[in-house]
Amino acid sequence: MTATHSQVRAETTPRRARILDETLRIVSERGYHGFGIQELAERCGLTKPGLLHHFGSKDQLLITLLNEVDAEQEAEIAESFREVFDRAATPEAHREVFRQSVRAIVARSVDRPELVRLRVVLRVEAMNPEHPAHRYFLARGEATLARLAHGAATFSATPHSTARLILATISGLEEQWLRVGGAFDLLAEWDRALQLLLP
Amino acid sequence: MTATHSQVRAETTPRRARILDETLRIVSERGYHGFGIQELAERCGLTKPGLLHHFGSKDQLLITLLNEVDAEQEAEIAESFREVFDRAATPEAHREVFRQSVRAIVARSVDRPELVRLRVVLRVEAMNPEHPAHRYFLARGEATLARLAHGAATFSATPHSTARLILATISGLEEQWLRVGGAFDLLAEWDRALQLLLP
Amino acid sequence: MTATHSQVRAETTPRRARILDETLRIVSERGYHGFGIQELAERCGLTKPGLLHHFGSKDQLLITLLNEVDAEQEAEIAESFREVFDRAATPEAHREVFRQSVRAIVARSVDRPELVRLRVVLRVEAMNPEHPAHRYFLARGEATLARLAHGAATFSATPHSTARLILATISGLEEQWLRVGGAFDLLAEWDRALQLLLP
Amino acid sequence: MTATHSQVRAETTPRRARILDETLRIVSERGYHGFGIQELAERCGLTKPGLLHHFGSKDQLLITLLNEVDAEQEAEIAESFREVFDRAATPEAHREVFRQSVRAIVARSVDRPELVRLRVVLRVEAMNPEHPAHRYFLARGEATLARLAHGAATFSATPHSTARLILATISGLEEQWLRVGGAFDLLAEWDRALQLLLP
DNA sequence: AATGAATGAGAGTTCATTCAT
DNA sequence: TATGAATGAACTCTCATTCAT
Repeated sequence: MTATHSQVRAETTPRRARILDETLRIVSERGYHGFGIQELAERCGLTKPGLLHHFGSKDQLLITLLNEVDAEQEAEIAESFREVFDRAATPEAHREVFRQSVRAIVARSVDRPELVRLRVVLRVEAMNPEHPAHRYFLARGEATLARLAHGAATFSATPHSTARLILATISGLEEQWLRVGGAFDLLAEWDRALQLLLP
Repeated sequence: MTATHSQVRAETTPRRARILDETLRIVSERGYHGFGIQELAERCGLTKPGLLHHFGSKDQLLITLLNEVDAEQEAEIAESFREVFDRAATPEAHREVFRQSVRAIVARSVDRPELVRLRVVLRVEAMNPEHPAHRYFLARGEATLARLAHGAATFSATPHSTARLILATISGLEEQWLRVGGAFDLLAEWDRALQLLLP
Repeated sequence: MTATHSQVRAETTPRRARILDETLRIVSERGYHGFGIQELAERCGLTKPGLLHHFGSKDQLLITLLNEVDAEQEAEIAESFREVFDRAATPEAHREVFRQSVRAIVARSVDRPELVRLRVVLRVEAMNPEHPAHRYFLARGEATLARLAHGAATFSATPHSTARLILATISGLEEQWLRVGGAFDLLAEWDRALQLLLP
Repeated sequence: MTATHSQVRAETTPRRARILDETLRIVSERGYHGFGIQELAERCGLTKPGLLHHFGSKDQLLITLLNEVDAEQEAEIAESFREVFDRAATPEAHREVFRQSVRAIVARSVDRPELVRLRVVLRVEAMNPEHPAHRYFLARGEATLARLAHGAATFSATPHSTARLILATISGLEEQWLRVGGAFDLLAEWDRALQLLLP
């Protein structure tokens, strides 16, 4: 994966990309309620109306960002996840593939701490039903859980519970990892966890 | 544990207690940046300056709340934790006591979803270094980790990592549990997790 | 009626009275959509939030003004109207009393051009259903019409139509009178009109 | 009078006509200060600069609309007014012709409530000297008054006053008629008024 | 212990308009 | 003929806080 100058999807005008980039940064640092479009606009080198010209409103800017990030990341992951699965035959093979896939997710996080932070920060902030990203994360959480449960169905007697546990542990570790500024080896800890959760 | 009329410590005037109570509620719903002292004051039946008279500033109100919650809860847990430990002799006994203690923490959460929500919401929001509770949660996280690692030292070869993993899983499960509005049995899931994490 | 320093009701704090006074002035000049609370605040010698502190919102300010003006004026008129009526016995007497009462209304207008202008400007602007004073003027218009029709019931075969015609002529004359800056004698024109409308 | 697809003059490009049509609608609903060219542009299916390209500015758009409406309507009325007059000989005939002409004006209004609304709304809004249509309505008001006074000169001892009274009553009735959404028979009321005003 | 009054700063959003394309 | 981009100014309103009472 070659590092591009932009964290987010490139199929937009450079101005839009720049704005989305700065938005990703500032939202992941301070949350949706923690920043103003004034400051964001300044960081992008334009005025408030100039910024809103591209996205209409602060809310729209946020969900646009979320969708762009998804389009880049989620799809990518989901693909590699499903492809590999179809080649596995036995439950043991399935379990191994599952383990590798879920490890890949975390490995990817290590390379993109800002995306991790965006997700962690917004996911919690959006627990408030009035938050503009509330529905997004509710839907996304369910979808992710369902996909993981589906992947675990062949080798786990309680796939739903297994999926939930794995998701919980990943997000818990990621949160800790962010809080201490990456002071421990996230991937190593997750490997250790996997040995326990998927023996 | 006798149920009191207030979620928070009772050693204050009723007015203060009422304010702290409403603050707990509103902060756990919307985070620190997501609410205004205007609305909080209205919920408490007084005016903005009337409210600030008691706590000086919004920041001070928050850290006071945090300390009160700690004083009530944290101490309580820490006590029961330490007491039991001193009576265990062998590593196996330690592990069992450890397991029970850590289970008690989660059991307590089930009874107090609002406190859980307060912790989860603020812990993530406070990852921003400029957040008024940033230092609080940094220190608290380290302390909790250290205490758990200490408890696991007798039976685990990697007590620090074990503690981190347990903490991560608990917080991850709690977050999911809150997001879906308590739609699954948190304690049951945690029991299942414990069997894997501390076999 | 002695002229006071304020056009509006005096049962408020001087600050409030001052604000309502300036609001009356600016609204009657430019309508509700034609001014900003910024400029209004400056005219009152305070800041925007300082102004809103007293009335909550621009909408509330307007309807408060309307109610205050009503309380001062409407009631007053209505009283003198009803009193006189009870003393009239025959239809001819009724008609005469009616003529005098309706003349008094116009006479009052001559003394208070700003109130007239306020009413004329807002009444038309508020024809838009989304205008904050829409319901106010709809209700007021019906009430005034009903009251006049009631007053004309004893001597007119078509009291409703008579009332409508009188109201229309008054408001039409007032509007002309305002447009030309009081360049003709409103009361004289109205007297002439009365001779035709109520021979 | 054949019904055309457009309320306003047809000697322009269809785009211009469409814009003027929507402008007539939106201005008559909300007044000049009450609408934005943003929304107007959307209603016309083009962008803000696209709209301003045709008229230069919001002010220019308004006065253009006013002139187009005049060109279509005013002239038309004025013609029929003057023609008929020249054929009347005696004062009695004059009075009758005058009565019919002025009745025709109101009859025309009944067929075009939107034009009535435009006139009523703007005429009042434009009482403010800084309003872009201020001078237009000042001039127009005087011209209309003069024309009517001229028409009444042969049979009325106070033609100016008679003209003013008729104008006032018409505009007052029209305003009421608009406010209640055409809930009464405007022409019938005006016939009744005419019997009183021009016996 | 609590209030009403007021503030400077900033919130997000809309305003009419300009300019290069 | 129309657009996308951008702007300065203004919009209503909320922010946490201060101060005299």
